[in-house]
This record gives sequence, C-alpha cells and structure tokens, in this order.
Amino acid sequence: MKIISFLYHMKRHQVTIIDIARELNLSKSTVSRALTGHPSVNAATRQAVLEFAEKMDYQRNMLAISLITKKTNTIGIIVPEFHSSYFPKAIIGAQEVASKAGYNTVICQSNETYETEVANTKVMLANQVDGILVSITKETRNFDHLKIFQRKGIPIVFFNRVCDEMDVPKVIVDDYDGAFRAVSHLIERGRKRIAHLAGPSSLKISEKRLNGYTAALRKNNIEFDEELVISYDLNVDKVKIYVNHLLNMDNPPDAIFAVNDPTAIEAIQVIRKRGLNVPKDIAVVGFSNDFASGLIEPALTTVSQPVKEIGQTAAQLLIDQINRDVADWKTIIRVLKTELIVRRSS
Amino acid sequence: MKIISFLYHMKRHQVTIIDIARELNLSKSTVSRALTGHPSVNAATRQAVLEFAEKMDYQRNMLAISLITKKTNTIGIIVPEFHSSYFPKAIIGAQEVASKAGYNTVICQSNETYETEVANTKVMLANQVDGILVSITKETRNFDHLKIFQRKGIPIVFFNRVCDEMDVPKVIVDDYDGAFRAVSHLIERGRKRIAHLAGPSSLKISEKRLNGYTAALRKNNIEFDEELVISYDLNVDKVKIYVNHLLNMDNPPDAIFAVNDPTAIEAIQVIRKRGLNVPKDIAVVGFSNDFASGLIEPALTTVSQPVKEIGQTAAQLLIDQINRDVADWKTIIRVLKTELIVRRSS
DNA sequence: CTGTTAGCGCCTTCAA
DNA sequence: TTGAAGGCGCTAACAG
Repeated sequence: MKIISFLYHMKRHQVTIIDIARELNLSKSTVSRALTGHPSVNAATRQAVLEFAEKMDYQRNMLAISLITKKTNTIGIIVPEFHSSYFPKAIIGAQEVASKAGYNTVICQSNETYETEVANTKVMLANQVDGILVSITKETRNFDHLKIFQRKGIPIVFFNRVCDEMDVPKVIVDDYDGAFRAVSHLIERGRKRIAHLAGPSSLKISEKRLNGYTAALRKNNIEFDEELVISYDLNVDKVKIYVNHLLNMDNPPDAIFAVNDPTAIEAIQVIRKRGLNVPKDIAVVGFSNDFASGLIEPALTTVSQPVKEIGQTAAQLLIDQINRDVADWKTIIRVLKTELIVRRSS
Repeated sequence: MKIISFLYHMKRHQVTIIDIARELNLSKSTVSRALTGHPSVNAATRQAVLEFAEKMDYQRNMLAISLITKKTNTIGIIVPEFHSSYFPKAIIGAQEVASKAGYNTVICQSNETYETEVANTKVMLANQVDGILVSITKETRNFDHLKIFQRKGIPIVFFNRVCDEMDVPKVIVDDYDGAFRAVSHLIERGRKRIAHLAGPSSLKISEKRLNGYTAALRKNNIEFDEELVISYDLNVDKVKIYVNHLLNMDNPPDAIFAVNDPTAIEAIQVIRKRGLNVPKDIAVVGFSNDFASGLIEPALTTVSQPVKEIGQTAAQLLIDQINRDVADWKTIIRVLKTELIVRRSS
C-alpha cells in the first residue's frame, strides 16, 4: 500500500491493473476480468477489485485496449468552419447519436483550407478512429486523402459538402428543390430581375442551388441573365463589393437569392446602408435559417434545413457502416427536405 | 510483396513497421528510425523506407506510441454548450494555439448537465489526454471529477466558467468591471430603474456581474431594489416570463441589464412584441457581443469580450503547464479586459 | 549505421 | 474460478 500511494503521488503515474493485482495479491488476469465484468470471477474478489479501483481513481487505459481490440470507439468529424451555426448544430446531432451508441467524438475544423483538411485526416488515421464524418472545404478538389480511408476499410460518410467521386453514404438536403422554391417565391411576389450570390463552383451545393435558381427562372419564362449571377468564395467580407456592384448596374436587380444566410444578412446590411428598403426596393432570400436570420431587420426569408437531423442521420449511417463488413458497405444517399420560411425580407 | 498487397486489401489491415521491414529486408528498429527521422540511418535505406511507407499509406499508430511515451499530444476541451457563438469561437482560438504547439484537440460538450460533464472527464481520462481546458456547466457544484486530474498530475485550466475551489490557472474577463460599466452607461443615459436578468448563482460570472451591477447603482446613489433582480437558469425560453413580469410591475424598470446576449436579444423581442420601444421605453444592454447582437433591431449595446483570445490564452497556459513539472505548476489567473460597445438599444 | 531485447497496459487464449 | 504466457504496434536502451 505504501508503494502504491507513493507512486500515486508521483508525476502522472497511472494506476494500472498491476498495481491493483499487487495490492490485492491477485493475478493481472483476474483483476482484468473483474474490471471488465467477466462472469467467471469470485464475487468477493470482484467486489474487492472494484472497490480498490474506485478508491484509486483507476481508469482503464483505452490506448492499450484499442491497441489490442483494434477499435477505438471513436469517430472523427471534420468540418470546414465554426462561424455559422450550421456545423455546431450538426455536430450536436451527430454527437447525440454517437454517444448513445458508445462512441466518442473527435472534432477537427479544417478552416476551409485543403491543407488543414489533409492534416486533419492524418490525425484521424493516426488516432485510429473507427470512422469519419466529413464536410469538405470549399478548396477541396483532390480526394486522395479521403480515399485512403476507403482503402483502409475505415467507413466514411459525407454530409452537407459531399464528394461526388466517392461511392460512400452521403447526407444532404435537396438543395436544388430548396433553391427552386425560394426563387419561385420571389417570382410569385412579382420580382423579375433576381440576382444570385452563388457559392464557389467547387461545391456541389453551390451548383445545385444555382441549378434550382435557373430552373425556377426558366419555368416562369424569365430570361437568365448571367450578369446577375455572381459566384464567390463565401468570404463574407466580399459581399459588400458584389452587392454594390449589383445595385450600381443600369438595370439593377429587384431581388437577391443568396447561397446562404450569412451572405444574405450581409447583403441586407449593405443594401440598408445605401438607404434602400428591404424588401420594397430589393427583396432578399437566404439559405439555411441560421440563428441570426430571424432576428435581423427585416427578418430574413430563408430555406431552412433540418441541421441537427442531418448530423444525426450522418452519424447513424456511419455507425451502421462501422458495424458492417466492408463487403456489405452501402452507398446510401439520404436526401432530407428543406422548408421555405417566409419572413419580411421578401 | 504479394503477401502485403493481400493483407492490404483485407478488412482494416493496418500497414505496420513489420510489414515494411519484411518487404525491405530490414529490422523493425531501422524502419522505425527511418520513419521518425532519426539521423543514424543510411540515406538510401531511409529513402527506400519512406517511399515504401508513402506508397502503402503507412500511418504511425499513435495509440502504440502514446502507450510507450505516455504522451498523447492531445488536449481535451469541455464546454457546456454550442448554442451561442461564444464557445465555438473560444475553441477556434484554443485549437489555433494547440495545433501550432503540435497538439490535437478532443472536444466534448456537456450540454449544461453535470452528469454529462462527469462522463466527459472519464472519456478524457481514458483517452489519456495530456491536459484539459474546462468551462463548467451551470449545474456543477461538486468538483471531484475535475480534482482527479490534479491528483493524477494532468494539468487543467479553466476559462469563462471557472471553479473557485481549485488552485489551477484560469482565464476570465473582468466581469465585475464590464457589468459596472454597462450599468453606469445606462445611468448616464438617465435610467433610474435598472433591472438585472442575472445568471444562476452557482456561476461565478453571474455573481460578479451582479456585483458590478449593484456597485454601479451604489456609486450613483440609486437604491438597490431586489425586485428588479431576477436570477435564472439561462434557459432562454423563460426570459419571456421574466420580462413580462418586469413590465407588468406597478413601477416597471426603464432599463434591463442582461447577463448575456441571448437573454438580452430575447428580452428585446418580448418588449417589442408588447408594442414598446427600445430604447425609448426601456433600454437593454447585454454581455458578450454575440454575432447576432449587431444585427438585431435595434442593435444591441453590449459588453464585448475577446473570446478568441480567451481560448488562445487558456490553451497557452495549459501547454505551459504540460511542459512544466507538477511541482512547478503555476496558478495564474489571467483577467482579460472587456469593452463596452454602445449601439442603439440604450 | 543496424540488429536485438524488453517492455508500455491490457486482453485473450490455454492450462490448471 | 484463477494463473501464466503471448502479443497488439511501437520505441528505447543496449549491443554490435
């Protein structure tokens, strides 16, 4: 006992099974069995082990266990950013499902940078995660770093920002449909010249929202004017330039459909700063129903996504995949529904 | 080669040093040295090893390494929630510093629940993090689960929501001063009956902001009216009840100082819904300068905190602590400055 | 410069 | 019901 309490106060000494075995005069294996709830162990022995372990704040070293079992019960999540409320919310959903299934979560944010994303995948690999949930950066065009997971037999599930060239499960919303309905709504409200502040073409979601936009115009016999479509890198600081450019046109738009809410919100600020009225002079519609969009003046009309559900679904698909044999991997694509929330900005 | 490529395509086979050694006819240790950049290795040998490793997507197994070195190069972060922009921002700051210092980050959110927080600490312990950054839940009154870290020699640093009974580094802002200035500002603007929607008394920050509030009243010879102070559990849904209660008083307040921005924002919504004008009928001031506070109508006057810097400072203190001997642990308390941002709500 | 040996903390046969 | 032995993937002495 003296030895143990001594060690116990040394720098970072871990109480190990050996310590307990020594103290209780048992073999390591017996202690291990008692600790893991193995049935074939004497009740009194188990009791003693458990009590002493508790008293010593013994914690099983998952590193050692994982080394043996080749399972860490950890899933990795890689997201591009934390600025909007989207990814935090999705993560909450994913964590909920994961933790219920006994999985821990390691979160990395790639800061919208390809290099960081690659580094993040290395971290995940080195830490032997059992699977990863990924939403790619706007820069990511090469997917080798993600394909490694497939080759190694580590399941991967995409959500929101997905990769088209990989045959793995994906969770998305119907971006095309959401955009289509948002733009149709503007047209119903009598808008004729609808601009679109689009996302970078590297992202599938930008492309789909753009397609929804053009489809809605076409269906309503409104001519597509490429001058009204500005695709940008989602760096919100630049919105000011684009909006001013649009407003300075000879024939300025009477509505803006923005690829996401931060863009729309920033657009509204710029428009109002010029003394124009939203929605009278120019209507604005966003995408995602961020927390702030209901609070700004005027409240933003937007396409809402079931963000938390996206996270939950993605985590569930991932865990299903983990519990399946590689040969049985499914490549389900789950498309969730969006909802148009009409507020005062349109 | 045949064997390896065979294994390589099996379910979850890890390419190991042994595989490389076998293939290249070298000893494990030589391969290991080449991989870790040890100088005493023949250039050609190293080259061959590195190339083959690359080709095989070899990733060092950090579990095994950590098991030996007793260092995971991972820090844990436990935060109570992800709803406001506060913690995501703080995490970004912390990750920045951590990753520059070569540390990975494991994030857990306790969902403002004591039990979850305890569970989170177990996870951190089991995964052998080198240190943790903690902001406690509003429920946490017992700190045994955190004291375990101290006893085990694992550094711990608190930020924002700190624990008073533990002698460890803490990063906070001057809540007292921030509140004092916010309330003084309201008084300067001619407000006489200033209500305070306070946080739960279990949190130090609530207490300090309350103290700042009373001090400002006292200094300006305004009598403290306990009816005007409502302390609540930060569940924003309840703000409506409290604000309505205040407004229904015989002698209603002419200003509200809210413990944080979500509370203030919700208060403004409630006030306006009753047809009252902010700030004419009643002024509102918040705390934290959340993203949304600049966007709402009217824009919220608030006390801004250097959130990202808080995260950075906390991570830096933690890493310093990790690199120090237990005997040398410092218990620095870093108090960062706040800034009053006057906008239209006051 | 390279190989050998002995573990890290734990689980899992196999034997008793 | 318990113990002994072997090994997960890797590093760290200690020898050549």
